[in-house]
Order: sequence, then C-alpha cells, then structure tokens
Amino acid sequence: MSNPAPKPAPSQSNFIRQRIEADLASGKVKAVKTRFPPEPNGYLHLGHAKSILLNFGLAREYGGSCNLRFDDTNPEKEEQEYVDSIIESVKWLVPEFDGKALFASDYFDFMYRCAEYLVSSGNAYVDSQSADEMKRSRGDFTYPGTDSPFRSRSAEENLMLLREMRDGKHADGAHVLRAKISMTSPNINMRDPALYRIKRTTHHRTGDKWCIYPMYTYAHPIEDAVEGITHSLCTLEFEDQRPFYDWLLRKLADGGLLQQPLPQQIEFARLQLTYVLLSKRLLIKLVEDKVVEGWDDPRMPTLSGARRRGHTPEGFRKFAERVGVSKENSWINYSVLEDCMRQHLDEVAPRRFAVLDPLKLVIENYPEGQEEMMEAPNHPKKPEMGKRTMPFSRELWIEREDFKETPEPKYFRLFPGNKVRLRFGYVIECIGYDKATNTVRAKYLPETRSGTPGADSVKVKGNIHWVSVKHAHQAEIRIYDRLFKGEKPQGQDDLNPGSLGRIRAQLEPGLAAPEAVVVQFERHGYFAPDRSGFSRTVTLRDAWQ
RNA sequence: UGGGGCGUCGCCAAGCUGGUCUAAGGCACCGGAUUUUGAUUCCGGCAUUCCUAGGUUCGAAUCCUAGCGCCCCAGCCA
Repeated sequence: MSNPAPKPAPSQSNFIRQRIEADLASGKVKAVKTRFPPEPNGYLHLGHAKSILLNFGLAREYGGSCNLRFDDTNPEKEEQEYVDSIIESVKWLVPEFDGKALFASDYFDFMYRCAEYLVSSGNAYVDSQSADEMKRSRGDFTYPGTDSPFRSRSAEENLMLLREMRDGKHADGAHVLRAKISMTSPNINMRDPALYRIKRTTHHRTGDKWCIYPMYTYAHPIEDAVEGITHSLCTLEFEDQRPFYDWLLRKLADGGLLQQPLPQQIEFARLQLTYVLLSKRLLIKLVEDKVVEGWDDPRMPTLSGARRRGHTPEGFRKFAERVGVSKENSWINYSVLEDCMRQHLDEVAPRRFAVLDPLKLVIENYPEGQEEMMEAPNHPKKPEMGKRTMPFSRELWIEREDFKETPEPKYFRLFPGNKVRLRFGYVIECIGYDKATNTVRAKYLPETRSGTPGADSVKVKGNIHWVSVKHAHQAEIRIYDRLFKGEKPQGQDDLNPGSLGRIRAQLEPGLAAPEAVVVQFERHGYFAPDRSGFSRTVTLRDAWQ
C-alpha cells in the first residue's frame, strides 16, 4: 500500500485500447482476455510478431491474459512441426508466456454439439450440391444468390445426414453443413456460409476420430467464446465476417450453449514491410526450393530466422510500439525494424574489435617481439559491463577502408603524413605504403598510450580499430543483404541474388568464445555468433558517404 | 457492379462527444554541441494544414452533402 503503483509507460492511444477501456469502464467486461490464434501450417513471421505483441501486450497492460491457441481445423495443411516451432517462437518473443498451448481441435466435440443444435433449431442444413453448384448459386457482387434445392430439408433429415457425415458414411464433398441465413444478403459471407465439410483425413492431433471438420468461420467464434475471450483481434480481411461471427454467437447463446459476455471481433491492419514478403505460400516455397537454408535462415522474415540473425524480443517490442495499430493499410519501411534492433542492441551489446577487410599495418618503431595488453571497456557508457584486454604488437590488421594513399576531401583516417588513434592503443602516424608487401607503414607515439596522462597530448580526428596479427582469431562472417530487391516484392522473381555474402575476418582473440547473444563490432555493426561464425544483424548508422 | 473498410507531414500515428488545432508524438530529414566507435547522446528546425468541392456554425481535421482515390469479400482455405 505504501508505494504508488508504478506508472506504466504512457501508451499511444489507439482504437483498440479505447474499446477495451470503454468495456472495462461500463462493466461489460471484467478482465481483458485475448488470444493469438495461428494455424499450424507454417513458421511464424514478422507479421505475426505484431499480432503476438499486440495481443499479449494488451493483456499485460490491462491485467488480463492471452492464450496461444492453434486454429487446427484443416488437417490437410497442418503439422506438428509447425506447432512446435510456433510455441518456441512465442516463448522467445514473449517472456511472460507460460508455454501453454490450446487447440481448436480440443473443442471439436463441443462444436459438433453446437452444429446439431443449429440443425435442430432450424438454423443450419445439409446441402448436397456440388462445390461448383454452390458457387454458382451463391450469386456475385451484382446478383443475389438463389436458395439451394436442399435448403428446406426437415430438421430430422438434416440431423440424420449430419450424423452420417460425422460417421463417415459419405464421400468427401458429398455434403456440407451450411448456416441458414439468407442467400440474398448483400454481404456474400452471409449467404449461407459452409460450417462443416467432409474430409476423411487424419488430423495431427485427433487422428481419425473425425470425418468432418469445421470451417474457420464457424470454429473461430466458438473457440473464442469457449475460452472466454473478450476481445478477438484479427486482420482487416475478416471485417466482412463479423456479422456472421455475431450471428453464430447469438444463436448459440440463445440456445443456452454459450454464456455472456460474448467475445467481440475487432479488426486491425496487418503489418506490411517494404522489401519483405510475408506470404506463407511463398515462404514455404523458398524453403522447399532451397533458395534459403531453411525456415531459420537469417535472411528469412520468420521469427526463427530473425532470432538467428540477432534480432531481439526487446527490439520487436520497440518496433510494435513504433508502428502502432490502426485500420490504415500502411507500409512500414524495413529500416524502421532495423533501427529498433539497433536501438536495443546499442544498450546491451558488448563492444569488440573485428577487422572485416584486413590490411596489414606495421609500426616500424615498435620493437619486434614486444607485446602489450591494451584495456578496453565493453561498453562506452556502461562501466558495469566491465573491460577486456587485447594484445597489441608491431604488426596489426586494420580495415582496408581506413587507409587511403590519396585521401578524398574530408577523409580523416589514415593516409601518408596523417595521424590517427589506434583505438585504446597509441596514436600513430602514417609514413607510407609498401606496395611490394601491401603494408601500411607507420610509427607510433609512445607517450600517447590510452589511459596514460599523455594520451591526449596529441589530438587526432580519426580513430580506427585494429587486431594484432599474431593473436587474431579468424572466423567466417555472413553479411546479409535484403532477400528481395524490390521495395514491394511480388514473388521469387524479385529475389536479391546477393543476399548472402561470406567473408573471412580477423577478430580480437576473445571472440573465439563469444558469450553474448549479440556483440557490436565497433564501427561496423551488430553481429550474432551463429554456427562457428557470425551473422551480421544490422550495421551501425553511417553518416560518412 | 452490391457490401465492408480506409484517406492527417517523406514513413507511421494521436486527435474525430466542434473552440485549448496557426494539428501531439515517433521515425526520417536538416542544422549545431559533446564524443578515443564519422556510432551513441544532446539541443534546435521540420503540416496556417487535415483526399477534393460545397454546406452548417461566431468557430470544423472534427458535423452534413456530393465527389475522388486505395484496400478487402463471390474456398467445401484461414
């Protein structure tokens, strides 16, 4: 009681929060309950991250809870492998997630009972038209549909047929259970939508128990209601489905099968990122065609790929906050995601030296055989992150970019006659370049050793990193570029052939055994230890050129 | 074409029970300061205008009318 509740970070107002707050204030809803309902037919991608963070975030923010629920109503497309990867990704992204997964298939019995109720109460019927006939009689945008010749079957006949369907007495496609609403509704989704179809397929969880499976349209509202979901968030394309969502729930509640308060569907705009393709169909194809190494290839826009790439949950949270939620069909620049990752990584990544494009430098007045240990902080602003030491010697690797025989204007790194600081080491002066050995020649100024009183006696503008040739640890570094070259890629034709680059780099010795999830190679960017090498997560911002 | 949505700065996005809007905030961008990462941080600048045209009103991004533009729906997919 003593301490005032910690003030939550002020969240950006949005239409969903407003709805929730109104429902809470009016007493319509006691506690917020949301859900994230993926279909286990692929790996989670960046678009899902927005939805996951939205649903779990809202629940946390309003002291409610959020379920991970698999929408496994189509056994033909769904697999256990996907279930496992999805659970793992959600766990990774949302620390407070308890790892418990729910399944639509656990409600199949109840859904079936609801179906029998709808039939008995005259709200559903078994249609025996072919798929093609159904399509034709549905009408189109300009013409109303026409009633199926089977629409007026008696409740008894419908019930009998439905049970036969359930018991596997009919072939796939022979019949379908439909809601009896109106074939003339201007909303095509209300023209007697299908509820159950016959699919004599083995389900990854219920096995061969069922011969009929509910449609998403029918199953989803029931799943929400059974779990006591208060706010069912989905993407814009389901907006036209909402009247049916409400219709179904009301019928079932009238029949005493569901309790108030009933869940309400709220739609928001899905994430669209430039240079990224988030279609599951295409992602599956990239994996199958081996265009990438797998679902977790660091170039993939999947969460498992992002993780290997070095992207972090905290970065994603910043991203979700930054892009907000609305009904506006917007495109987010990919650079926004990168910037969010940079922002988080800047705070937590230990700094290290890595020479990605090595050029040899010899300090001619530095005694051969001499070695010194140079101390460098792990983070420029966080002394609590400690320090590490690096061996310094006469021959060093420096970045090819950091030396120019003939510098362009405003270039302030190494060139003949110029002085530069070897970061956390000495100030050196370039005295030439030996073409025969491809070596930069320099002399050092002994009194300028970092951390000593004379360190600042010589002012220099440039600061470059280095690695002792004798002590360097070599490793492969994967440099990733965008997987697609177009700003709004359409498909595989837009793949960027240069999305993967491999280089051999010279690293400070401690990097032989990296402890951090992501480190910063100073002046380069953030890199994630990955498979005996490193994956470049994202570069540092660079105002030079 | 019928229905459903959306249109506020380069990109997001508040505001939309009308006045406090000559429109919040973030990102980007442009200056400038600090800096042993040309990074980070810091400070300053950045829509007389809210898709368009009318109307209501003392007063409109907010209300009304008519247009225009974009997205979604005609799976026994989700």
